[in-house]
Amino acid sequence: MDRSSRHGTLPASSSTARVVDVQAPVAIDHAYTYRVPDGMQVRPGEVVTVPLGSREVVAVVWAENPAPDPRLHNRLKDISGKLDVPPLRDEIRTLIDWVANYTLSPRGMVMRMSLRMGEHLGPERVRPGVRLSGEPPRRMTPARRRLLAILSDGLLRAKSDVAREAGVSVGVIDGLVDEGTLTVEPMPPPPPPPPPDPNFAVPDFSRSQRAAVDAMRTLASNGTFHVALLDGVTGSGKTEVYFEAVAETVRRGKQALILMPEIALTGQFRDRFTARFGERPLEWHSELTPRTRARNWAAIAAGEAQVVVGARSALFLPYASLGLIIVDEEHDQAYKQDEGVRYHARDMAVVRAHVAKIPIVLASATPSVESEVNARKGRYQRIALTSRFGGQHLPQIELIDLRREGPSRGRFISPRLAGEIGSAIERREQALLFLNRRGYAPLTLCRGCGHRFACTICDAWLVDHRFRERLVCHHCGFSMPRPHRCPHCAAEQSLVAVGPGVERLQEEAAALFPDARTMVLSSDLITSIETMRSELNDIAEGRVDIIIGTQLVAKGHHFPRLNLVGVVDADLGLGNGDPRAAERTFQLLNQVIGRTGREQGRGVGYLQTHQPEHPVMKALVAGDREAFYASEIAARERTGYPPFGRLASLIISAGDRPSAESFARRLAAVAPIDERIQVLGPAEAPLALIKGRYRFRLLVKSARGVDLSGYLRDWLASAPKTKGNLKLEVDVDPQSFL
DNA sequence: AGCACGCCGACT
DNA sequence: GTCGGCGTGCTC
Repeated sequence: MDRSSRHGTLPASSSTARVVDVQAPVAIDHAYTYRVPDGMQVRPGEVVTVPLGSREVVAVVWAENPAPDPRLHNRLKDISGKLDVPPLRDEIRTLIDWVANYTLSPRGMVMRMSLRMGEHLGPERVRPGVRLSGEPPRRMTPARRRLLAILSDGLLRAKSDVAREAGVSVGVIDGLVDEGTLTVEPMPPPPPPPPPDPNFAVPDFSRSQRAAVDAMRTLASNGTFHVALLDGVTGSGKTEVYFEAVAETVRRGKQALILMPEIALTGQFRDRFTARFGERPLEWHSELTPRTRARNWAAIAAGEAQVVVGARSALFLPYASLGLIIVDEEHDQAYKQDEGVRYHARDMAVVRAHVAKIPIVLASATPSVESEVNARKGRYQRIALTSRFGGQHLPQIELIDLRREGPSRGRFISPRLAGEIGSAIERREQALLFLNRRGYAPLTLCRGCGHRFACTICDAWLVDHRFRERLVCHHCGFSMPRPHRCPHCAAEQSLVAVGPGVERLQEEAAALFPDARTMVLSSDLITSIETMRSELNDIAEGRVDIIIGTQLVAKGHHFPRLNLVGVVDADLGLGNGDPRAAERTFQLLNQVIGRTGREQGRGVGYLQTHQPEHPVMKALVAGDREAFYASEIAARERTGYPPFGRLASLIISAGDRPSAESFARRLAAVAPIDERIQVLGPAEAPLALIKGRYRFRLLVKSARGVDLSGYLRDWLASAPKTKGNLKLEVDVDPQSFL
């Protein structure tokens, strides 16, 4: 029985026991070796539990190991058990290896994203059900009467459902069970939701959509690696067009994944999906309950989920037979994960499609410069939708030159914009005021002594949030009650709000239009995806006249009654030295203005700006996308920025400035020499102090086609070790330069 | 990532 | 005297 394998000292046992490499989901980037107990069948990809240090973790068998390191011979532990889930396929293990290598993240941390199934795998909890089975009770009460009326057909119903439906507590049910009137039986497990029906409601496509629809169906039915850029102006019916690729994939019995920026996973999308396919898609995002998460994970791994709609993390799920990936709003920066494993979900989606040999569709009205260049060079197939569905016109855009026709001091809505909003409301149309700034005012200052309220642990002003009655740091979350006197000179009534935020705009709009109903949409006022769904519904049904929103409103929502957008500060975000500033501003303003004129009338956008000559403003007014891309692409090519060169950033941070700076210098000093690569810096990061940490940055710039990850790996291998609270973070292909 | 182990400051 | 802070190193 006991073949002394547990002690591992007899040569016979250690040489005959089968041994495999197992990757644990921790910050380790190589597999550990474990023995396979007698009678256990495992192969690479199998999900197992293993002892690791003092705990048990879920891990994945990565490879056979015919020749384990002899130095480990008496330290090997046994695999504890196998999980009853399908093994991770070669496809996803290859993806995990690829992403770990590319982002310089420990492989275990990448793999962990695939194993996010929570602790609730196991069998479904049985719900108790009740059914009418005996004589009526001796004493009848109104509560009992309501309950029995519902159960009078003798069918089995979930206990909690009946109680809710009858408006009684479960105590009433228990009482009747004790009397023998009702019996308790386990509910049979709920049937899995029916799959989406690819033929449920195929829309009548317009002539201009037809070619794109055909291209979608063709690429989905070819089923080989192929990248298409679905380039369609807002309102052109992009979603319905790519649904045809999804439908074709479902017909072929394969799974389709639709990636979206998290915040765009709205009820509106769900409704459109249901209208097309008759069923809801399976969802994957950060707000799933643990139970739903586990259930959805299992359905995806078993291939029961045919269509998955998810935020970026859905890319790493272990699909049983993925046949298509759609990346909606592919230009959106929310696809970049900026902590932990720093990856760009759009780019890694292309990698996954390549590994899995399947088609991928990148969809956007304002493609990223990277994708645009790929389409121009023919690396991606461009599928264009150039006109709005249903003959709607694209919005007309006008500039309001704040230098000549700006509002009075302390006001932010120019007279011309106010006039236009007034007429829109009279016509019973909605207006949207867009300002990408949360809170009431970005700065509070004392008129007496000039004191400015700043965060003590970040390089930032405290933002006045009047709904919450607090001053808040947007970088670390620090907040304090709004003071009523200056802490520096003790003057009363001397504090003034400087600059606008959405809350202040609402105040101004309410003063200008006292009868209008206003609503602020801002991420800090939204507690969950569900509350946002209901607020968007209020807007769609016309219970709001003026919407005041941050960039939240730009993302994929459909406002049927909106015909006017006023961009309060179109220049915001242009002047911060970020190489992508122009691209972002162009995309954001285009998207926001694209919310208008979707159903009736012609949308109009007003851009309040101090720089009417800026190429972004000129391109927007002229409706000349080409001009924008042409100038931006030329600028990137000239400066060697992506996609014509590659970037990585190394952020060094520490609790004190000198140690961060000296480490950064020592790191730069040991950078390997390579004539294709430039190391710039160290320089103080644009936000030099965040959460009490001082930050320095090195920027690595290379030619296109250089193995930047390999270069960085070699460099870091020879770098001084980080000690104490000093931290070095590597970001390959950074999107943000803060 | 977790977790244990270790070495220095204030308290049931 | 110990509780506990986090800095350091390891997990087959």
